[in-house]
Amino acid sequence: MPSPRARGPDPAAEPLHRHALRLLRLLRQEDAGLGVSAARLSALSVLVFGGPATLGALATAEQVSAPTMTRLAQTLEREGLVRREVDEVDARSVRLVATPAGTRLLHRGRDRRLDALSRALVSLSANERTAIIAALPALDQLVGQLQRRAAGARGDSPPRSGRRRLD
Amino acid sequence: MPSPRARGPDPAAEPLHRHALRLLRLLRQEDAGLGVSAARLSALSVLVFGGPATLGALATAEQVSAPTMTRLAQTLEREGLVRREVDEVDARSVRLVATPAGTRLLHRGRDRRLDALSRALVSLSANERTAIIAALPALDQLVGQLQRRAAGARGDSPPRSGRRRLD
DNA sequence: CGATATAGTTAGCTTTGCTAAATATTATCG
DNA sequence: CGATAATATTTAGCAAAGCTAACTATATCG
Repeated sequence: MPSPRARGPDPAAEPLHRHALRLLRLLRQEDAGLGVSAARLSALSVLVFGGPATLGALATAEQVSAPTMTRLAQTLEREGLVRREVDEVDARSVRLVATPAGTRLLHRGRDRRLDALSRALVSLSANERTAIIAALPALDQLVGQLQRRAAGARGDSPPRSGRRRLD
Repeated sequence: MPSPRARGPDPAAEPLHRHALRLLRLLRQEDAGLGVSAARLSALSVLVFGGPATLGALATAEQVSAPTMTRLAQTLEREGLVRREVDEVDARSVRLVATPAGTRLLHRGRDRRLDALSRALVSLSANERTAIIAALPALDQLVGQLQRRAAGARGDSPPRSGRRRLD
């Protein structure tokens, strides 16, 4: 019999984690042949979907060190996917902006992923699709919670105003 | 007005993709300080949760080249997290098996992720939690669909019997 | 048996990751 | 205001992880 007061993790946590892992692992295959490495593609996606960002903010969002992001940005710039501007209020900061070519490339890749995901979605039963759609707002909330806890653990002060957070 | 017959991707695809990305990005932070790189940890997880596998199968599962997986396996072996056996029916094949130490390490890391996820889950409303739990079987189906399509596109023959597929 | 295919490794290169130290700019303190 | 500290990025240098091409060993096929 199960031991009383086992107090393990929430039973929904494990399947949710496992399904999310496998889902992204499979969708990642769609990025092949895009001509940009995973590291650069991921950084570019933050710029395209999150708007311009400084090198430091991008490094934090991507969970890499500052020198690593410096180099990724240099390569992206050389490839014409990103443009850099010096921040007007703080001349130490470098703002990165996705170029039209960068934005197009990223949308191409994203569309491939979403097409693959869509084809799988339409093969589900109506009930299954409904269940997934019904869970989307809850997933959003869940990610928001995790985000706040992670930011809190890092000692960030909550953004009172100013620019929108990246990730 | 929206153009008729736009026929873009399923509207659920984009939020699902976005939430899954952010969820795993945040949970990934929990792996810090585990003392094993992301590449080796991921390969090890396939062995721990999927059972023993050959180098080739592992390379396919992890979407890396054979030489890369050879080297990851050598490092994992040096660290005592994995053990190698020569396949009895095919002497070319190398079977990798997670050691008890490898299994313990991986469970430690996995537990950290699931604990973080659980803490976020319990902060949700009852309705939100219910919605997520109700979507889990559908997510499982969805991933299964993607899996089959990916395997089909690779030209794999469907497994009639024999050992269970890895990923 | 000989040719062909498969599984893994070796060699050698590029990219990505890190820390430590340097540079430039901004903020703070007396 | 000037010295000092803090912040943002870069440079240097190294290790790990990624690749392709070429090699070895074993299986399979005709």
